[in-house]
Amino acid sequence: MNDTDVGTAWRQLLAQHATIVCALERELHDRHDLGVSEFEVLDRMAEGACKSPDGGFRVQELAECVHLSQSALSRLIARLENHGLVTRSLCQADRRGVFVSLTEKGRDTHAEARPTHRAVLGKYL
Amino acid sequence: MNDTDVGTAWRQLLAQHATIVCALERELHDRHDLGVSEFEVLDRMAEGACKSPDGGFRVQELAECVHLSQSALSRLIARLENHGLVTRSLCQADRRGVFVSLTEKGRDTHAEARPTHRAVLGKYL
DNA sequence: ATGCATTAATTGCTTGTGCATTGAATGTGC
DNA sequence: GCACATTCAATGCACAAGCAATTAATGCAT
Repeated sequence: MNDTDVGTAWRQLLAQHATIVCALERELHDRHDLGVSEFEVLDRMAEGACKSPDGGFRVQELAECVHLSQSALSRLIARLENHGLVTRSLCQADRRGVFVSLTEKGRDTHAEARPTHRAVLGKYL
Repeated sequence: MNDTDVGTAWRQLLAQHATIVCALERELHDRHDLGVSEFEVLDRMAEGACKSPDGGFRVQELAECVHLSQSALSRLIARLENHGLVTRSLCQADRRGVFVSLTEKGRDTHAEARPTHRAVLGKYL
């Protein structure tokens, strides 16, 4: 790729990202009271990615999954917990760590939000 | 595209965006004291896009160019102005509006930063 | 076993962003 | 000519994100 191509490809990527994130943010927030990052985390957990062998989700693994810093994810988990979508429990194998797991409400909320999410993606991809 | 394809395409887009923005942010900030959005605005101005017929750049037009809200761009311009990279001047044709224009220093800074920008893009695109 | 580096997660702080509001200038209808 | 709606940019406010420092637990070397 030459310089110009790289530049235009980057701008296309930026434009597409901005459009979709903006639309997702609006739809998910209005209909399900969720932000994009929040949904992404729920989605990862619902599909079982990033799951530790012992059945829980570690904060740092989730953070890498969704491209957030560990501090951002720590607060995001706290937000989800306050809304009752997720619970934090001690990890007895390594007591520095925390296990995050979906609650029933979390699973339900994700199930409700997923069609909205997919609809927006389908519209723009 | 079916549901799964859309989902994986979206995650690829998110991952690529996160990787590149993160790398750009680091490089541009360390080497040129610029953020990604700041560079994007300078870049648009340097190439002459979004230029009004009367030769200035209006805040709102620039905002659309770089996918930022009008308020975000207002503050971004203020930051650039504080660093001496742009100037704001009254638009006498429509005195609600503001003309933003690159200073010499702004043009120089952009010229220095562009190779860094392109290098990062070339690496990841 | 003790000390030291490492790792996990949280918290303080700063910053950039969006939404809503404001203030000023313009345009429109009567 | 005068009110009223509209538009441009700036500002108050709330919030999410990153960095750095902190706390707690683990691993390792001697």
